[in-house]
Amino acid sequence: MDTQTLAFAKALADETRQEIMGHLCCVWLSTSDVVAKLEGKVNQPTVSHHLKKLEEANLVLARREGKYRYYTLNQAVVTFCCGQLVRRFAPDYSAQIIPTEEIT
Amino acid sequence: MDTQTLAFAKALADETRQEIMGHLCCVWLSTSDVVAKLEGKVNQPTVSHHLKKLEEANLVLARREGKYRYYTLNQAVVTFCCGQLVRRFAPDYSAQIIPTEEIT
DNA sequence: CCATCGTATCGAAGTTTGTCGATATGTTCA
DNA sequence: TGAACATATCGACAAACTTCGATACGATGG
Repeated sequence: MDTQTLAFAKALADETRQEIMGHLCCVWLSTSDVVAKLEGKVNQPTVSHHLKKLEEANLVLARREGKYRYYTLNQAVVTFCCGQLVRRFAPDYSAQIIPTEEIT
Repeated sequence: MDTQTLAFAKALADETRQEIMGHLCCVWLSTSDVVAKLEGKVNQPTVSHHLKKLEEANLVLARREGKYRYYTLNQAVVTFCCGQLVRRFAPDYSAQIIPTEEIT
């Protein structure tokens, strides 16, 4: 059983987390930036909790800068896991969709 | 917020369900067939429960034949949802991976 | 060194979810 | 109609998860 795609799916299986992922797509945001983006939907400890889960699933990259901690979405892992899912659960479509070349 | 990809992720977020999906890939199996494939890992009511969840998430197709009910994995939905995920959460890779033509 | 600010962790409450045994529903066949 | 079989539903229980307030940790600047 592929443990990485299971972790990937579990990380995705929460609406707040998907919202956070959307905000972290293509940009680096600090924890408090994310809290602000969510506009009061959840509090800071909850955001930290979700960021930790995303980090454990390898779905975000993190970096410290002074007292801030910046996060961004790890698009390579998203791509890899989605590829795995298609190969396992949609092999009839796999050839149409997944490039044969390595993803860089 | 894309409600279908959230339902997709939630359906994937369980190991037993992923195992069932693997067994339903490319073949039609009855409920009891799936129970047998899982080799005592879970009981029949649990399998029925998971099949219902998969059906609600549109991840399986179902058909009745006599007293049996046959299920198979819906590869088109898997493909579509993975495509959505890549477009939303890996736009930098999206062009490399998702074909511009319609998926048939 | 101390106050401040951003972030992480802790403990608790409430909800959701997976699993089971028991049972109901539905289909076939004699 | 009734017995046998496949499947679905119900009720209960335990485990996992989300969320929160309170608090601890860590870095900065005076």
